[in-house]
Amino acid sequence: MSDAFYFEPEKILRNGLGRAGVIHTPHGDIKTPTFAVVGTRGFVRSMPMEKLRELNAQAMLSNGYHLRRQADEISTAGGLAAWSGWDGPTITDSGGFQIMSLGSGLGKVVSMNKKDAGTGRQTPHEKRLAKITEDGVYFTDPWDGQEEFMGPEESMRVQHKIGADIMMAFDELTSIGDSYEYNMEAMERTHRWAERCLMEHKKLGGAQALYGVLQGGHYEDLRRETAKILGGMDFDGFGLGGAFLKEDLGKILEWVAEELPFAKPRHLLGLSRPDDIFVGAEFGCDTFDCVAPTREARHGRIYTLDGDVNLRKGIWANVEEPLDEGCDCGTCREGWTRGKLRVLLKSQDRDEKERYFELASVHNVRFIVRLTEQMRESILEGEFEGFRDGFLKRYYSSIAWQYGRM
RNA sequence: GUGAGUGUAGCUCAGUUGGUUAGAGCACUUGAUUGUGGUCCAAGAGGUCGUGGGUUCAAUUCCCAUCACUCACC
Repeated sequence: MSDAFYFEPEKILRNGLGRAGVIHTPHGDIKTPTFAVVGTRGFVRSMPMEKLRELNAQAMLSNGYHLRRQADEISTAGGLAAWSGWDGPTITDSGGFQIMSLGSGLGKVVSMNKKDAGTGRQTPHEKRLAKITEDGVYFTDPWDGQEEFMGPEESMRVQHKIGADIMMAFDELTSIGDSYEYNMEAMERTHRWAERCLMEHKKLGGAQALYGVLQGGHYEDLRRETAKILGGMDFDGFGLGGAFLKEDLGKILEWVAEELPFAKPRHLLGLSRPDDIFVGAEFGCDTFDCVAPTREARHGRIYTLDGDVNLRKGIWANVEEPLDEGCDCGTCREGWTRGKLRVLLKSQDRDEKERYFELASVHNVRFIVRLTEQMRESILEGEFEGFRDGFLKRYYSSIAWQYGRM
């Protein structure tokens, strides 16, 4: 769409699909692969902006759904970068996913666990709070009960006002338990919505890039078809969406990588577990985002090279060991130990808990950002597979779950 | 010293007109968390109901004594 935005592959893996590169945006370069931090409402939960810069985050992903009512304010302020204080590259999600999540009765829509595939943890379509039509989605805001509508055009207008460097097309995601027929229906609707997003985007103009979002469930023909069709449209890049079973992720990403235009960037939506990111990078995903590093940090889970530790567990009381030996995050450099951080986690004092949230979030986000930095280096140096195998073996060996199996 | 009140889970307390395995919140333990409305969600463990007697088929509950604490008054 714009000369200000383009992807420059630097080094390609032996499989011809994975790569390291640079995404050039109006607000700076994104060296890939990388993890984009999630700042849904324009800031990362529990994390001051200076901490975010300090841990070397390269891009922030916000959400068109959550910011829809502030879009004018953001526009007036000069766009998301100026408004949020994060002056680097920014991404917005369309809001489609969030509306569908509400539509599931606030239940689980995205899961990588087979046992969630049944109807038990999913709200039947007819009972959902969001009603999907050809025009778009009618939904009820669960907080104030207001009835609203969002379709491709509405999402584009909101995202244009927010003004992130990269926008996502309005898509309809499906759940693991959805049938082949429903997946096809949703995918075809997503294609029609994609065309409308592109039209509205052209009408609105500007220097923002727009990614088309792929659905298709775990069905090879649907995934390849949507990759071909959306890949043939005038998008600047692609978002890879949907609910993935862990065991299917690699296959699905390989199928779409074989069909999509190589020289356009791809964002894997919503994943950040080390094994998932390695699989993503192997099959051509350039950017990632996920709420897990910060959410899990708040819930006590701390990432380490030897697997995660849960600071809620009593065994960490008074243990004066570093969170993760050799970690370069701000929290570890300040000398916080598992025992000392646990005291804040367990504290009933509001300020101490907030302090814990920040310290733990800094650590986990830095852990994932650093992992993608090292992944990039390994690709550039032609040592991706070795780095991957070594990292995953160490990370998962001390835990019951093994690489490739959950 | 006198009068009154309170003793039930680690903590704060419900409850029982006497009746199966005595509850809640918090804390604790374990699990969960993947395109975030923040202290979330799920499960679990934990009690000789202050102590000793009495009445009763049956007492945490009623009665007596006793201990501890609290308050008030001398």
